[in-house]
Amino acid sequence: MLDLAILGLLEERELHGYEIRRQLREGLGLLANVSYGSLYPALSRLEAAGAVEAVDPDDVRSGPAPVAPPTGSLSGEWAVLRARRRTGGRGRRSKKAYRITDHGRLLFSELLAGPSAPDDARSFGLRLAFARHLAPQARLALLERRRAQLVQRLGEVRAASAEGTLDVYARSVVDHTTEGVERDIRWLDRLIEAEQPAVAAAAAPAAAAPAAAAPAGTDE
Amino acid sequence: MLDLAILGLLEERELHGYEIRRQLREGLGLLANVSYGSLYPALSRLEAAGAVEAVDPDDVRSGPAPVAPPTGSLSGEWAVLRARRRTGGRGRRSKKAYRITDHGRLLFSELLAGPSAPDDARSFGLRLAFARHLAPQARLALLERRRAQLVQRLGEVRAASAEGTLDVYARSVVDHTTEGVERDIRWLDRLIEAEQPAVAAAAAPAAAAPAAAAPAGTDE
DNA sequence: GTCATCATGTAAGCCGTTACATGATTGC
DNA sequence: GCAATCATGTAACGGCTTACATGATGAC
Repeated sequence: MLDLAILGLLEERELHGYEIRRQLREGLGLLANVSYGSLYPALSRLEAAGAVEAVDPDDVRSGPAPVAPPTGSLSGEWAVLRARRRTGGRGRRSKKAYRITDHGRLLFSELLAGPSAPDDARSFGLRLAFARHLAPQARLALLERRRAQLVQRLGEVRAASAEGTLDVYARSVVDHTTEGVERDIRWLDRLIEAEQPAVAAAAAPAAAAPAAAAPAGTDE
Repeated sequence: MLDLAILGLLEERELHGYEIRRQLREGLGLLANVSYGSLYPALSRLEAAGAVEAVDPDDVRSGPAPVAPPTGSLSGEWAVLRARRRTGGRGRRSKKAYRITDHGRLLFSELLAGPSAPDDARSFGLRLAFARHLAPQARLALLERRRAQLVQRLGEVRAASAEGTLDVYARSVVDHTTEGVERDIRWLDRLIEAEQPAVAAAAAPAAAAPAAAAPAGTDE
């Protein structure tokens, strides 16, 4: 889930770890409080997997990959890093910005479209926040999958509510939860409805489009 | 959190692991999907800590603790268990019911009153569901602590919303989240208001109580 | 020169999961 | 007897947290 968030943010622009955390806590409220203890290892993992690459934060927008060839040895990499810092006299920060790679973009779209934990609202919220990177049908599928989950959950929580042996407090919790789920479903219904034009446009690309829908093309 | 849920359920009545899971998934919708892989170890831990004790599920309501003295050896315990199963001819199930102990009740109230993860809605929901076991002031404190958290979160998410650089989908997520938090705060306000009589009654026990409040006494 | 902040990282641990293994009870 | 369900457990692992350690930069 963190990987998804990181890649999503890096789709926008290059960032270093510290800023990624800022974006996460301030940009969208979701996934606030990600700790460095999970963020930096995640970045390392993604870099090792070739999904992101470190770029020099000072001359951003240089060539595709001016990095030194990997030595394979950890201490070697360390030395390279320290050397790079020292080179250039001054101006070098300790910052280490990351840029997403083509492979990273592929990974991102897989994560975005892939199955989410059935339980987690955050996971869905995150995907939806990046939904502009999805094709219209995939977006619709995401929304409807979530809706189905919520409907099922509503059934369960309603059954619980019917049990009857709850005191005031437990009842209040159950009722509030139920209403929350219903509210979420209504929200999804609105979103699903709003998707219809885009899906229709994608289905009939040659037909005369009434221009009511935003272009929402193939998205990259 | 699991410990809290288990102890809370065992405050009601003796249960074995399998049924605890049922209660969790059906009773209150919260904490559904707890897996056995965490449930049984949790029960073992609680038993080792003396918070719960195993009772014979067939003759429930026997003496306080008719268990055999512990041998200290694991395989020994195993043998005892198997022997117990075999004894009595038939009727012995493989079930292993648990009963909460005095120490367990103490632990429960500590967990219930203690600090919760600042983030987690589930943690709060669980506590509130068991709030009848709290003294009126503690209950109020729980509600107001949660309210303060939500107010803070609302501020953060509002700030995020004001940023402005969000596309339709991210915006929808942020707005929906914001409304959800506002809704939660209103809910808490209602609950807090509903607590006033009980707190007043607890504060002035000798005064003429107008009987509008439920007894909600010192609760054990 | 020192303090706050920015910035990166490691280590240990918590809390839960999935997958697996096993056995008892009940209905047919 | 055999299958479905009830019931208990173990092993391996995943993801994230807290706490700690370190260093660079900029303001005063």
